[in-house]
Amino acid sequence: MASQNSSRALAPRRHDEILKRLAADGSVGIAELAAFFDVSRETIRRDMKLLAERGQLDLVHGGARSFAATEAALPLRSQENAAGKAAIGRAAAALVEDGMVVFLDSGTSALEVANALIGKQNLTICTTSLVIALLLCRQPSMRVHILGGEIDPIEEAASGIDALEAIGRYRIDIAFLGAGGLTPDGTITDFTRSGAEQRAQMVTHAAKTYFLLDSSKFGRLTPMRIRNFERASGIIVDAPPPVPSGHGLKKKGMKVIVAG
Amino acid sequence: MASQNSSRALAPRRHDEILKRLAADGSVGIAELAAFFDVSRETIRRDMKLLAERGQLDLVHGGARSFAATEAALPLRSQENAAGKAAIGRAAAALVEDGMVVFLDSGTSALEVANALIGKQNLTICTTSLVIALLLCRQPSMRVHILGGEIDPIEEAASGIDALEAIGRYRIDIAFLGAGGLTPDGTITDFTRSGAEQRAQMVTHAAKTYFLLDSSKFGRLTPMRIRNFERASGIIVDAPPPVPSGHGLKKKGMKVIVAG
DNA sequence: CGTCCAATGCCACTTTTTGCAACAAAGCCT
DNA sequence: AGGCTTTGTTGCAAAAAGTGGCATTGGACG
Repeated sequence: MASQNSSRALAPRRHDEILKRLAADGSVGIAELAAFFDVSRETIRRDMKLLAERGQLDLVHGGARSFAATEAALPLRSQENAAGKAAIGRAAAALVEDGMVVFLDSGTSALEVANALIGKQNLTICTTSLVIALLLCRQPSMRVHILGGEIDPIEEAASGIDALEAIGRYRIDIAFLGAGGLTPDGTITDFTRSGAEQRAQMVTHAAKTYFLLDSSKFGRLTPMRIRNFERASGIIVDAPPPVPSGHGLKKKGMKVIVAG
Repeated sequence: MASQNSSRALAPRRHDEILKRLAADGSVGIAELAAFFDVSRETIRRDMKLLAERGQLDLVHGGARSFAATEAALPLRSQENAAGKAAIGRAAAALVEDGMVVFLDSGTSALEVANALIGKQNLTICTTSLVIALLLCRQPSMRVHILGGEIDPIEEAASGIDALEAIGRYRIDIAFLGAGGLTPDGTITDFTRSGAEQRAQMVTHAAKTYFLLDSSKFGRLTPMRIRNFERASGIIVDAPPPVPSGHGLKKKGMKVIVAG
């Protein structure tokens, strides 16, 4: 990391590091930084005061907190079954190792996965979702790619021919896809033709694919069957699916991961 | 590593090393360099002063820092010269008619244009900026396309080969581009090679192109010249540019629109 | 060979930055 | 509430860095 050797670090270097940590973690402690740079706490405090006057951070007792973090809580949309989706997010993130190329679909479940991925090292993220791209591109040590195309205002994500075609250009280690519903006989379905096609394409292109299905999707009937869904590695759910659905999935060789 | 042996290093050799370190670490200390070259601190200071006058580095107490690194993160930039940028946004929006296909670059000025476009009917928006896409896709009667590619975390926008290539697929009526600076002789420049290339591509593809330059950009020297910039229709500014710059632009047939 | 000149170092002096110490305020535990 | 620890503030002195003047040096060049 940044070196402070024998000579003291330049003030701007400290400022950069402070802002960097702030961007990464949302907050930093004074003692922590003073030790890192081997300077007194007053010095760090003075740095922070200066940055605060420039409006670059928010001073709090014992350190500073990122302005952006407090203001940027906006993209969180009303969520049904928020706890379940968060659990799914954590379970999904557990499958991701440092250095992987990860595809994240649009939708609230995928957003939870994105949240849970924060802190992993050296990931390459590929997504159609504007919100996910915005969230993760602010993380250091993550490279984010967005698939181009027309934005679907409901999903706030790229869709259409361009996105479909762009998928082919990537080599994905692991993909996490949303879906519209899970039928009683264990078929994964989608709301729209283009969504189903996009996800089908992804299943065939990624080394591993998991569908994210929170319990509100169980038994829901949506019109489009997702082609090739049975070639996915498995589904991640927040509660055991109804027996017939689960049975159908297992018969096709798919793993059912129940997040707790 | 570079040798300084018994004989003193030549001035140009020192300059190269200073710039090299700057490029590598973002900043260098005077004491550090003086020891390395076995010269007095004054000498290094004189070197740096010279390089600073050439616009190759930014002097700070105790050393120097790289200019490129000074480009502030997006949330901070949005605050500087906010009024000027808002005026530019309104002036730009006035050039847009219902039904047009509009390209919006990344950057805070373009974001202001996006804001000012709200309310127009039946626009098709094409952008690289995540924030702009998110903002406008929530507007009814706007269709938004995002160019795919790797996200530049500073701009929070797509860049790179994919974005460059995607530009060619659209037919744009009017494009609004940001830029890094406007030199005294009326050349429009950019911070990065890829940014300059992307904008050059856009200038040749759009029916009309306008550069957005708030007054903080006047006289600023950034490294890359934007190819073909003189084929743009004009620039939109929040204050009259310095006489020599303005003269240079008009000689090239570009309109200078001063927003008030 | 002598002179000139740019580059460098040295020095005295100013300005900025930093650390220290003492005290006030805020938080925390019982 | 009371006592203890951590954090914030402030004034001051020391250290580090910046500045400008001047002397020295080592070539370059006539």
